[in-house]
Amino acid sequence: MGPSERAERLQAAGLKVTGPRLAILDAVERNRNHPSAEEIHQGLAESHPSVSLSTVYSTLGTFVRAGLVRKLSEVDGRLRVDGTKGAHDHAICRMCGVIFDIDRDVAAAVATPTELPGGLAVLEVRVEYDVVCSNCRTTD
Amino acid sequence: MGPSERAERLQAAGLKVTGPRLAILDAVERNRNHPSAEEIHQGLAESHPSVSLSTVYSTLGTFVRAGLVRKLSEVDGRLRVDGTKGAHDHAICRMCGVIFDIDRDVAAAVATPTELPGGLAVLEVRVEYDVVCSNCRTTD
DNA sequence: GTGTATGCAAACAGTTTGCACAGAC
DNA sequence: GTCTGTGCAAACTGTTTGCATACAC
Repeated sequence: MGPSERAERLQAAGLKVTGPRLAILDAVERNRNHPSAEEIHQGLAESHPSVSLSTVYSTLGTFVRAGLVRKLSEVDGRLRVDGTKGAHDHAICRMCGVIFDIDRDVAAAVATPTELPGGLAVLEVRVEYDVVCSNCRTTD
Repeated sequence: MGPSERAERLQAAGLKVTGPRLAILDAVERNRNHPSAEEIHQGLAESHPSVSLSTVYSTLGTFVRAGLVRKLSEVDGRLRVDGTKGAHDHAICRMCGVIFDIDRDVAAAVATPTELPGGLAVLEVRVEYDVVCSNCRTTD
């Protein structure tokens, strides 16, 4: 994905195109490991050392609101972000905390109702798997 | 549920029976609203004013480790706890943040695999629904 | 009597906020 | 030129930790 394409996507979302925003969007989409704000900030340290952590936070908030990235609330309570497009679920290793993407078709037959008892209108269904990954199982 | 029954359950879990533990277990199981540590602490303010917030935290950790209560990681990043027995899922209202219990049988056909691609051994499957509750929908 | 649980206060981590400056449009 | 985005520092919230005392067993 070229940088100009990213700029267009920012504009399409009604956002101003700035250096920090391009860099953060790039970092989020390139990092498949559901990075935290701190991890994104550190990842930018060499290429864009002047981008501050608070800019990372506010920009991530902007991106989430604009629908450019997904916010994960799982595990350790830290803000974690997912730049992967398309519906998929997450498996979290209870030992090491690593988060794996799980293709929903592969794993579970999840019926996605549009309404739940009590008049709850369903916007989205999230499925999370608590797992032990192969690495943690063997090094047990 | 009588207090002596709670004491027995603590003993069965290998835990010492103390006043704070009985009070906190009572508060968690009586409060159907997935209380946070702070909410539990405030709920104890009249009946057990001497129980400190750090005791609530450490006791909740003990209970979670002993399997007496479930820990929820959803929403606002705060520790939230669920004393309801039996497998069930959660719906979180995106507007007001209230968490609803959802009987799994009612809502979704979730196949629960014991293993996922990549050698992930599944311990537990959690389903979360992002919803808008009827209250927030009408007062829109 | 021994060992764990408790309470208090201080430390800590992650996130948010206020404000002055810089940059996109 | 205007209005929003940015960087810095300080504030804030929720949680954890260290240590001396109290209590369950």
